[in-house]
Amino acid sequence: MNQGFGQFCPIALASEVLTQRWMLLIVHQLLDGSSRFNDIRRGVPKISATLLKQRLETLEYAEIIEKRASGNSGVYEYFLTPAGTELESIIKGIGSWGQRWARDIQEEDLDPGWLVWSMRNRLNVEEMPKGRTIIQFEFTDAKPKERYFWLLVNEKKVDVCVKYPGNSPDIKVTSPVIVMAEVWRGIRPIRKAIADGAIQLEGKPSVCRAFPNWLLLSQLADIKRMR
Amino acid sequence: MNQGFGQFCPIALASEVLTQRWMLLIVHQLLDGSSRFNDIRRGVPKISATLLKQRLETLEYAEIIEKRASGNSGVYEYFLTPAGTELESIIKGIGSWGQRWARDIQEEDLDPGWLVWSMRNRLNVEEMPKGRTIIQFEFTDAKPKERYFWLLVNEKKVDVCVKYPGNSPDIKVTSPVIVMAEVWRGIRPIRKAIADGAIQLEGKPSVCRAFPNWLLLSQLADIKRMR
DNA sequence: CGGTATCCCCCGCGATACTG
DNA sequence: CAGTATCGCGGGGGATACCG
Repeated sequence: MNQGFGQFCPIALASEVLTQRWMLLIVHQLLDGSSRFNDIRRGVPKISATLLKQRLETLEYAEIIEKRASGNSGVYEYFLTPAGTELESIIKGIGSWGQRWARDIQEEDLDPGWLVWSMRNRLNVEEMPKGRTIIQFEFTDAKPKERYFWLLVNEKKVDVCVKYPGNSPDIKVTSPVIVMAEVWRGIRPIRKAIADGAIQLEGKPSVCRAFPNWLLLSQLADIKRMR
Repeated sequence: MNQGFGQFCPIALASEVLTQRWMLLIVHQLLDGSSRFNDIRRGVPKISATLLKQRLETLEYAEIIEKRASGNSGVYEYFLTPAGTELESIIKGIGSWGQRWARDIQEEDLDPGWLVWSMRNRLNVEEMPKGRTIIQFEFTDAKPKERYFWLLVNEKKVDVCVKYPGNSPDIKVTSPVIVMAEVWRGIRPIRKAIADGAIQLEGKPSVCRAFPNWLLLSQLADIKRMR
């Protein structure tokens, strides 16, 4: 059932693969630089491992990605083929369209883990202090297990922690998820949210002043929302 | 289940609507100028009426299309909103990608009715004789009910007939479906197919000579296939 | 022409547990 | 880390018949 639209229109043939559930999000992760199974998964946290594997196989069969052994320890990586790379403009187009016209964010979309993982790739490490910096996020309205996250920046490399990393943060950022989500999407200016008290910062004044410059926000944040 | 990917990434939000089964094909028909229910359906023949109505409602709710009464006799038309119009570049992109990289055509994709309906919109009426012209297609390997089609061109307007229109055709075009499909997609040059005998023409020599210029082929026919 | 109304099957997908 | 294995359900959607 899922396969085939009974016509040979190129849009239909492409849709067979591309419009399968989760497919665009997976390709997006690959375009964004993820290549390992669990990295892809962290960018698409609500997919099950089983289904992700299935989708990757479908993409491989469609020659959109290639699986390669990385080292010899059973570690694999997935890379886009030329056909896959050519999906970039389409995915970007859909992202832009979504930013402009898609429905508003609802409660059930607010996954704080995904938010923090997205920030990981868009941290302005050049502007950050040399040596190690720890940013703590506290989402006041999240479930206990999704309440705290830490971004560890070290030598321009960024890691996400879901457990207290053992060293006290340089800055603590506290807000409801929706506020950081809207900031991330470019709908809400971060400095205003801080001034409002919607986002609370705790740390050395110099660090708190610098913090808004550390977040580069979503790549789509500059695109004007139309609805 | 079908709704929601549990994240507020604009790609995910857009996907909720756009990657539903049939959705891109429906929007494509609207972009192509269809506005009435049964016209859309002829461009997406394998969808059921029930499902098409559901999809149109979803598109309306997402503010991608608008339904308007046409006249007052229970005739309705569907039009793209600005949000819908902005999908054009995405759909075109997917079409181009499909032409370049999607899988090859299989038996089950070969719907002759869809092929003829597609030709209707891409007939070079400027190059055709004044007055009425009737083109008959015979697909030698099609089921009895899908064996014959006629394109009636009159004063630069084109109609599709599935029954003998009562007047003898100016030209009869006979071939297997796959041959016309490949010609339509730009994979196979029409003049070569005629010279080979894969397509057989019957009619006045002057009409047979002119015929290859009448078909404009798919809009994507010029895009180079890569696999 | 432009839909409704049902009926029902099947399989996509989520959930959970387990493994080399 | 990168998957497998299994199970069960929900509902998407195909088929068919009917309607104003």
